[in-house]
Amino acid sequence: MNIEDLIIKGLSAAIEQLYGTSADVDVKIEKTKPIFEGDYTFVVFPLVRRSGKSPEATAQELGEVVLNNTPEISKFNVIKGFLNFSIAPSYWAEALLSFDAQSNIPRKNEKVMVEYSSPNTNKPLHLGHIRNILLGYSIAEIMNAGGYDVVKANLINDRGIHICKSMLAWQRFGNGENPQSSGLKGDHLVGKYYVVFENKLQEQTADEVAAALEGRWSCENENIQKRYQDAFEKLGQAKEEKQISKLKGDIKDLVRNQSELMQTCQEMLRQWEAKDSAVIELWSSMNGWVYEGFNHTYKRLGVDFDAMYYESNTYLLGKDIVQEGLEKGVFFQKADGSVWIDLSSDGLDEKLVQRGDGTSVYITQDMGTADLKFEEHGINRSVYVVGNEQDYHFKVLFLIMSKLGRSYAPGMYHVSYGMVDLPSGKMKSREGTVVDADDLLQEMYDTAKAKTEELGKTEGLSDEVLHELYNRLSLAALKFFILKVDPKKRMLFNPEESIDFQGDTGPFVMYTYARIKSILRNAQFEGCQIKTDLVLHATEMECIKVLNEFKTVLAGAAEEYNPAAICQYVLDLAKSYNKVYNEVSILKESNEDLRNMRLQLALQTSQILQRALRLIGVETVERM
RNA sequence: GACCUCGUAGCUCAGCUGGAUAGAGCAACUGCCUUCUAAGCAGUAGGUCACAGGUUCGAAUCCUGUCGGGGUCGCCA
Repeated sequence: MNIEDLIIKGLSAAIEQLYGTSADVDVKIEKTKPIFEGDYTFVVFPLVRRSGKSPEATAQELGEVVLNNTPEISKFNVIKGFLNFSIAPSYWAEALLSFDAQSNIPRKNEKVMVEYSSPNTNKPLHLGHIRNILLGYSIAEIMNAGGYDVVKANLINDRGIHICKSMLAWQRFGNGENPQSSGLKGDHLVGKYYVVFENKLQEQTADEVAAALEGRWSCENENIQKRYQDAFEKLGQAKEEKQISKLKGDIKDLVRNQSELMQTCQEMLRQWEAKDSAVIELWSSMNGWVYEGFNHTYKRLGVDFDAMYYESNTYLLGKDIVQEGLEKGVFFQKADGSVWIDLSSDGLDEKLVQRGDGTSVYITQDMGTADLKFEEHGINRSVYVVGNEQDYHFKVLFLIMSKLGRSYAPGMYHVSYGMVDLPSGKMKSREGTVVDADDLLQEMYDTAKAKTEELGKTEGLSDEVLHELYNRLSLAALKFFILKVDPKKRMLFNPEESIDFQGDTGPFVMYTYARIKSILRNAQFEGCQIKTDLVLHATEMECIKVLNEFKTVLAGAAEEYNPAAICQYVLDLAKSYNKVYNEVSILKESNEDLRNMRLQLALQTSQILQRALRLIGVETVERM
């Protein structure tokens, strides 16, 4: 039992002894703030009504009972309603002796799927994807360490109009270019043609769009013509800038969708769905290039997947669920044949689940895929790592599955993370302000190399080892930077300043680890028995305290889907050990018992650092 | 317009299931390498926790409102 539990147990017993029962009291303690004397604090204010005494008197009598029944506590003090316990110095050596950095949280016998990355195959990955990928991977690792069986899944959006855009542009303007001939990474090559398409579309429709915005545009399709006129009329009345730009955008899209280029693109999608062999062939070969590119980036980031889903296989799923929903009366059909769900009683709107022509929308597929995931993998929980702009979508999806009576519905969870901003504002692929994932990784690598060479501490290391070092350093810096902020919050990434190797960073923690390993190497220490009647330095006691918090932090991070908690912890531990490092000498210690104790602390700390870093995808090095 | 979300030091972020004098890192300034790796440690300076009310013994934390940033409300995914 760890020390916090011991104190809580002692407190509960004391409360029961003094005031009858502790059942209705939430007994929790916190670490005493450094400015006060003590290790752990209990706040007695909630108990004063029960005791009928002043906060001071209540704390005093409680403290006396706990002191008597808990040998690990050496003394206590009372300040106002705060009861501060001091742990007996002799306890810490024992705690270190019984501490096992390798021990695991018991398995929970619960299977969780974590879906992350889920890219489109028409563009290369960028910084936004990186946040998603790092979060997903880390959450999966944390949950696994937290006792869950985890399936990492990737649902690839490999079909649809956006894919056809790249295909059509390549067909028309590509001159047979391929990754080999161009030297471009597959996903970048396909992305290039996506941009070509957008540019050509803009060129070819510029005049028409301009005319349309002045009211001089017409379309043979009555439906479209009507929508255009509506929009144009509204534009004339609109006053707010936001509304005006939205309406202009609507009109632009309307016009562009009628262009030859877009019509051909639509036709291509229809041919794809009809399994036209030429289209399918082009599609497979271009997607192949993209997968090759993605896999390269995934590998470089050090992430992997256990299950792959492809939308080309799943896009028809969910239609039977639409039928089921109609039969159950959960959905209803409108006159045009479209199918909806009315969620107004849940504070939401009506939501379309199938188009009038019987084709699927996004959520139709997601309903089908939800069933598929639970059936295929026998999971208890399904976690979706997806940006917060889709909050509404998942709210609706989960509500629908619950209304359809899916027993798994309570196990669906959306890890909703914020966008990554640049100093210039939001990343926009159209304006070329995205930070490309591969470019970023390369820059990081170069920076890590330059920084390391500048410090000049790596003499005698082989090129191979050095390459691995630069790689790990750069990834540590990037991963730590991204994962240390609360996933829910939007974050700012400044390419010039964000990636540091000093301070609260991944390399800082790696450095702490490497220094410890250096000591252990020199001492040729691999663990031993230690005596428990030693006098520890205050920094050592503090460090052991932090070591003991690991499992609590891990369990919390798993329940909250929060890698940032691990980052924060790993920083605490590294800082705490660095203080020990500066305060006490190990190799020069002549007292063998003390020396062994310190080596043991070093060993345990290094193991926890390594374990914790792995949870956020950071690999350690022996030297740096 | 409706709903969701964020606002903490010059900058990037912790703290938010209510507890004491709000913490780190970066940037600035001062010390510490003949002593286990100075990618480190110790220190100085820097705050109306957006604003206004409320609940409470106690509010950065909970509630309401205002202001500001972002998002969603597509037969896009």
